Amino acid sequence: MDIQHSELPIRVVARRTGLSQHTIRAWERRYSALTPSRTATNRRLYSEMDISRLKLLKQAVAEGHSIGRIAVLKDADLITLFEGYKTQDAIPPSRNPENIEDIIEECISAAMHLDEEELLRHLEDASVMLGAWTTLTKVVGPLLTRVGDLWHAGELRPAQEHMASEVIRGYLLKMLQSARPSSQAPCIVFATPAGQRHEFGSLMAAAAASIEGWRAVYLGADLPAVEIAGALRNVQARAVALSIIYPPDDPFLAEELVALRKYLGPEVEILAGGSSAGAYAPALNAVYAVMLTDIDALRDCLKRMRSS
Amino acid sequence: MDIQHSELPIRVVARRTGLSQHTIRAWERRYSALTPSRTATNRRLYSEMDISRLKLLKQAVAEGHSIGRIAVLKDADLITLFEGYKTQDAIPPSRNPENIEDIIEECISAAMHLDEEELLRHLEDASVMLGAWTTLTKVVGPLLTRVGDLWHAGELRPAQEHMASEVIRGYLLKMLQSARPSSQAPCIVFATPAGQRHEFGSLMAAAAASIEGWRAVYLGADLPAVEIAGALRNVQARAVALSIIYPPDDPFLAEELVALRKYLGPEVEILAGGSSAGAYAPALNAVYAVMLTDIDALRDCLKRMRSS
DNA sequence: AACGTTTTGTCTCATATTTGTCTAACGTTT
DNA sequence: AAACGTTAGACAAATATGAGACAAAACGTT
Repeated sequence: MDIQHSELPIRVVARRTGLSQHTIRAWERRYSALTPSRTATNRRLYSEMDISRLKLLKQAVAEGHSIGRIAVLKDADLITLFEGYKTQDAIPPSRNPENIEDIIEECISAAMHLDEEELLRHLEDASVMLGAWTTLTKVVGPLLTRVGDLWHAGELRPAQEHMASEVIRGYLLKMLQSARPSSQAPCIVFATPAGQRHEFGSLMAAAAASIEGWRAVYLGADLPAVEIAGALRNVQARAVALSIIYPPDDPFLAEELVALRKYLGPEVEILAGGSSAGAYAPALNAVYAVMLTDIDALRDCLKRMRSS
Repeated sequence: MDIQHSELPIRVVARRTGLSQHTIRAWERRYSALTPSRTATNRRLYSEMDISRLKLLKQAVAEGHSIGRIAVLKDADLITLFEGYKTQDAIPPSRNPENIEDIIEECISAAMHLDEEELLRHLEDASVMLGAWTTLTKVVGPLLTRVGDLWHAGELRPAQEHMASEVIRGYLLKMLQSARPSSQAPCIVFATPAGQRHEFGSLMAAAAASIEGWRAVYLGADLPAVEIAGALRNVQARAVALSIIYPPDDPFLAEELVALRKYLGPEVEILAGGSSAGAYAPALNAVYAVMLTDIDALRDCLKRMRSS
């Protein structure tokens, strides 16, 4: 097994460990926490083992150990800090998919094998290689679509679809929760109106907004207008984004929209996206909602709102 | 056993014991209650034993003993202080129950304010202070119950309940996904049978298993028996844990269980937990399922299976 | 009851260490 | 040229330390 292949630059390591490059270098410089190999031109190259060591160190620090004391410990000793379980883990095999299509196929393949770990790793690798935004729009979105298609076609078993959904949901929630909006970041609420149950569009949009530096409050699915409006007041949000997936002919949705606008007043922007949003264009126009065709439109809209 | 490694700074000790740093230092200075080791730069380093001694002292003080008198006692003598009082209850009170109540209330308050960040912070603080297992069983579980109660009582708006659920779900998924099971860790599948929709019990159980060092495959809710069985074969799991929350009189569930046992063969353990599991006791017995009353029972069961 | 004394948790202050982050100047890669 | 990585050094925030002070409570004596 060639471990050589999986030697990674510091940028990747920072993404995958959640530590800053500064911190990683400081730990090396000050405590000799690890000694990555170097290229001929003196750049650091980290192995998978280095990465898992850094993750261990990070976890130990999170539990209150001081980095200066534990940096000298061997991996095995670090593991014993966490009460003994979790023995050495094998180096995950890492293939390197060339393009985005391949990444998605790798993810599908991981889902087929019910391998949560591998699926998650592909997603994280993607966000290293492509950045958060591209991963979200070009990988996670298409992946969800593809999973749905395969499921409907019967090529993906329900168990596989469920498991993939949960991993992706976890990935998106982590994205959302690890965002650190600055205190004066504008706030936007994401919700799905009453009667609407498909949450992923909304969750992806929320992740997108948090990438864009907004404070995104994600409320999930199936909420009546009163509730959404109450939440907006509560967090003093400047906008609300609704996800409208199906059905295209919900008679109550128009009423809900009117109610929402009434509760919110004219100041707050209502954004609407999702595959069925188009079907409600008249109702949306009636409440001065902005229709978003895709997630890039959301980004533009957020940028515009922010600069105004 | 090199416990010397797991020596913690005073900040952590203060959080875990609930004593202030001032107090801890005063007890050392005035009564030599304990003598933590020091770093080369004179900072205190406390061992786990020191921490439990401090907890004992705190408990003794809470029961009316004066610190100046008991500080000189050895740990063993401290324990005997409580034996006259309540033989059974001697240890549990040291786990500062009022503290945990407070944490939960803080979480509820964060949910009320729709402050995702704060809620997550409290959960993460808790897992530092209490460890993963205690956080799961004593904080997350009760918190979910409490959120449900408040919601039913109308004291928590649906939006607040939704948001809290999503944050907790993210926390649990992260717990699940950041676990690093060793390659030879046994595997267990978590699922909720067809017709059952409440997922949190199952998700918590999965998190618990991953804390215990198992490879936990979480499939989510509402899966038919064929699917669950297929997944088990796919990942070569040794056991499956089903969450049965409601309703207590689903006529199809018994059939599902029989089908599941048929698909799985006799080798695989079927575990069943959840508030309504008791209602299906006959059906569960018929398929040789193990009934788990709570999450501690799950832990015991996992340990037993692992050692066999 | 009134009083001094002791006990005990808390607080402040000056000082020192630890640690994450940042900058500047320079080299490498694309 | 722009993006990325490197070292060295600087900086600030968080964290600890010891000494001392203070006040409330507990206790003992009158």
